Amino acid sequence: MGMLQAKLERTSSLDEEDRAAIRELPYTIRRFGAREDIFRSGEKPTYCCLVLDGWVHRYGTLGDGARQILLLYIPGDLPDLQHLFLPQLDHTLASITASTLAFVPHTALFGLIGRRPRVMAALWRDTLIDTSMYRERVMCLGRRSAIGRTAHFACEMYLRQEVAGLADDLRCTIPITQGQIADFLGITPVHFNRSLAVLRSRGLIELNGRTLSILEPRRLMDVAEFDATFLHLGDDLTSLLFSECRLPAA
Amino acid sequence: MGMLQAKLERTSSLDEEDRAAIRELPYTIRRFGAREDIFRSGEKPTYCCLVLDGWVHRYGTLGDGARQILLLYIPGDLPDLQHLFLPQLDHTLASITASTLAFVPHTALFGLIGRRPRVMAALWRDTLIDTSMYRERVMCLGRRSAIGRTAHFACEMYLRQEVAGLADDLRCTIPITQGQIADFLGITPVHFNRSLAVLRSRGLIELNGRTLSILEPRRLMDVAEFDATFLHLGDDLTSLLFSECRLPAA
DNA sequence: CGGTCAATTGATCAGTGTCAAGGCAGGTGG
DNA sequence: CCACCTGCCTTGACACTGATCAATTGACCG
Repeated sequence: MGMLQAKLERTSSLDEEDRAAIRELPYTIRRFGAREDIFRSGEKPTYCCLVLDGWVHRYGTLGDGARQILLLYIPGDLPDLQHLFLPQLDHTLASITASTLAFVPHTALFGLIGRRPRVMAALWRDTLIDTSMYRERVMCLGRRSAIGRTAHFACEMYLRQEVAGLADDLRCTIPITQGQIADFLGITPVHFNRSLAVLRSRGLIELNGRTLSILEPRRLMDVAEFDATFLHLGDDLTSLLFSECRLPAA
Repeated sequence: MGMLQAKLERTSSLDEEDRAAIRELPYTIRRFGAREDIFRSGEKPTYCCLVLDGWVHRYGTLGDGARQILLLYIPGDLPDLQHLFLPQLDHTLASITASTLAFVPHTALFGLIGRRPRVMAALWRDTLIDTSMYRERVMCLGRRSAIGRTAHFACEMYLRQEVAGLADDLRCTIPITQGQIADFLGITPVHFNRSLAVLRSRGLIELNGRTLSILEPRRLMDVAEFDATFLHLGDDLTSLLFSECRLPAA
């Protein structure tokens, strides 16, 4: 559970006892293949999971079969923490790539929440950052063009992975297909591919196989109208990691 | 604060001491005209507000001036409860119609959360229902057509108001302009008007002035692919109030 | 009685979806 | 080691949803 501690400390502050209590949480490890359901819509799980490895997603489907990926989760994320207090899943949680997850019983988390107010705040806060990410999805889907969404996706997934220590140097892994990305962005695979081609031809990004390279971060962020505050990383991180540090001046 | 107690008891259970503690919360009443900002993006409020009267919304804007309403709040809702643990607003909270709000200091809520675990759970749960509503927004904006969004809007706003005791008999008030609804649905006002015309011509709904009438609930819900579980009202309410009770059999 | 804002309708245009075909890469079996 | 297969990516042609621009009507209000 060191990963959980690290995750929470990225956005909240804990003391030594909090850390110890988190590290002592009981858990079970389970591995999933690609595209396996973890919890299905309507279930009432009694465990929360932590992504240790792989990408996980929550998705919904409409009658005509249209799929919408609601949120993508990368290692360190807690995809179903909310079901501590919202028992019934309203959508399905599934792996995208082969994944490893740690399952922590709700009972243990309730105990922790009762005993350690700071941990309660950190966990609550984590669920609220999730909410904030949904708000950003709404902005994307409601008002951004396909090209804007594509650029925003590149910024977001790179930054999230960099913060999690999984990426560096404006390069990262996007271990999912273009069709899945399109399901996330609310467009068709064909159109995603074309939007990508535009950004590529403008020299902003490159996506080869499963690796994404950001070639022109400043201009990419402009196209995306990317503002990282929705990740609530704290003022320091946000500006340092991405916008200021290694970017050519605007 | 009786309204807060009632709101929380719609989705969570409380005991008598919980209720008393909620009713004793300190608060200040403030009135707003139409379209006044309550908290602006970037602010760090020290009060949470409860909508007593009027409609309130949270919205974002992109560079080209495109507005997206993220969520609409009706009397009884807690639009900024999340800022207890997510200090910085990432969007603006504003009234739509003239509104009356009660402001409760964060300090009082922290005290309540520390002393009354059941109230903590109820409040946390309320923020999670917000999240669930955002997920439904994502499904709407990502995969529903303009007509589907329009139908979904009618179902959602009627049901929420009925549950809050503000509507009945398949008729309710929608006290906002078509332009504002369009900003919520991620389409243009002209196109919303046309979608509305389609639903009207099919005899599903009527929108005259500020009153919405649902003429064919069953068929409207089909068009909307409306599933109320995202409101997490508890099994009883959801099915009773809207789908079963007074609807002609499918 | 005019003025302003919202609702409505028409005409045209742009962005995105759909259908279809071809190419490329990685995996599997002979 | 090669041949095939299967997904995925890419590109083209065309259709359609929703956006834009513009004008008219209607309601409320000073």
